[in-house]
Amino acid sequence: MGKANTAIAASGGYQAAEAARRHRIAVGVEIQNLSFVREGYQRGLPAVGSTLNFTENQEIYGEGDEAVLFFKVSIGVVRTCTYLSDGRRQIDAFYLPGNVFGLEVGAEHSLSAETVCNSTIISYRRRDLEMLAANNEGASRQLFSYAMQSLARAQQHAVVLGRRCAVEKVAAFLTDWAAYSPQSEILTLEMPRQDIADYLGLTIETVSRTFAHLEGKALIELPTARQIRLKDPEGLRHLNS
Amino acid sequence: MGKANTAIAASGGYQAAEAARRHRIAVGVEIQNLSFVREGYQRGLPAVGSTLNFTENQEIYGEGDEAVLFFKVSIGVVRTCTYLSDGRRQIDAFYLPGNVFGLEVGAEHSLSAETVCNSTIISYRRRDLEMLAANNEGASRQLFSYAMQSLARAQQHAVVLGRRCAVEKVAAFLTDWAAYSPQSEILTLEMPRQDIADYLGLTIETVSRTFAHLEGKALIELPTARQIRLKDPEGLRHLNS
DNA sequence: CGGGCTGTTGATCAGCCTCAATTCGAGTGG
DNA sequence: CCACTCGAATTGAGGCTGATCAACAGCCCG
Repeated sequence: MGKANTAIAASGGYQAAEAARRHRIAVGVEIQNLSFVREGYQRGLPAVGSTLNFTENQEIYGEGDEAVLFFKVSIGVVRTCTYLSDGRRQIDAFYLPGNVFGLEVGAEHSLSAETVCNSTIISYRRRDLEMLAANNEGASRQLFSYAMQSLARAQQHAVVLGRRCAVEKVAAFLTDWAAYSPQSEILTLEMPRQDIADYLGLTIETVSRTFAHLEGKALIELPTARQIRLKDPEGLRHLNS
Repeated sequence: MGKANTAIAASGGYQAAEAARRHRIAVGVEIQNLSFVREGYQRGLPAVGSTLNFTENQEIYGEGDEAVLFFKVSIGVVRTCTYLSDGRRQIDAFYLPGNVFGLEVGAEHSLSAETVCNSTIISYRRRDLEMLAANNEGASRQLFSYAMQSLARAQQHAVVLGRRCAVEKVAAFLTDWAAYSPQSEILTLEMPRQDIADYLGLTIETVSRTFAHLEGKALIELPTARQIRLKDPEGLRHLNS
């Protein structure tokens, strides 16, 4: 994909072009931590482990960019997504601190990655990881485990996209997001409505109306647009069959 | 999931209970061949490599079944899917001869697997593969590669489910399916409309109407319900942005 | 020739989208 | 400190796509 391919993975200038072709967000989230990333880093293996700072809506890499590096979120939130030629966007996942993204098998990144908010990202050299895995049984097992867990998450996402109605989609999103929130007290949504919509295959208006509807049913409360109090988490979970 | 858990993975009785809770089909397809499965098998490593015969709509394993074995399609077509409690179904993928399915990281199968038509399946012991991978760098790399390619496919599927309209969904399905068909001359759909619908997040009626619509536009031709002649493959591909 | 299943076609309905206007909130400058 | 501005979010009205309900046609098999 065009536009901001001068980003990280390609050049050394870690200033991504303004991303934001269109916006929408939601919660998929990578659950995994790759402990060998920490290990390798501490041992100084991937000398690259450099830290990058981004403001919101910056492209980290684009679809089709050479996949030389992969990344770990240190602070902030990152989304990976696909754009159709007419601008429609599907968000694949959100990545929280500790989550790894951008790992590929082929030569290129298959999705784009962008920051949702101000974020600090650590980059690693893919080749270093491959070398580590080649000599380390534990590392290659973790690598496989990481991929399979991502796969499981993608499959669950497909069910939500294909077979659930708007209320169920939003409920699933909130339930997922809550699982990664520090306090189950009040959820802080780091992303705008557009991201939630693009994650769930809806429009911002439908997301907004659904929030209102859930509030009407006393399942949630919206102190502000970005803060959600789950008054009845069990009731929400119940909406997922 | 309940019902037919006496299937393969659990007992030795390779008679799956009638599956068919509801039906629908479509084309996702695993692209990968795991060559170490062949290798291992030829070397006699997984002594299990036993061959199983199924008629159509039989459950191979159910969601939640213990994942002791994994499988490879020898003849026929297999689908993996998720059922919601109210009967809604999302088909995750179709597996063709040579494709491997049912490989897990956790203790249980995360999806159900069922035959689409009469099929011959080869079973392998997961532990054997894990041992092979532990001592064989090439095998563990292939394992990772397999998982990542499945992941890429799942991500593409999510875009179709979340951001494409009915015509585009059906066109995407036909294009995918055509890629795995021997002749690009005439496609033979091995699955009923219900499976296509559940793969694409549509209803059978919409699938049927969309086929009719594409035929009206002279993009395809339907000699029979299960045979499709792609009159304009390029036109179909063009529908995918 | 008569079931039973699969697929097609028609009519109607509803959920979600689209377009549009308004409100809300945060940041800026007077 | 308050008016102003701009983007995000909400809310409303109406339309369209795809779902639902229903009837019918085609086929396979007995």
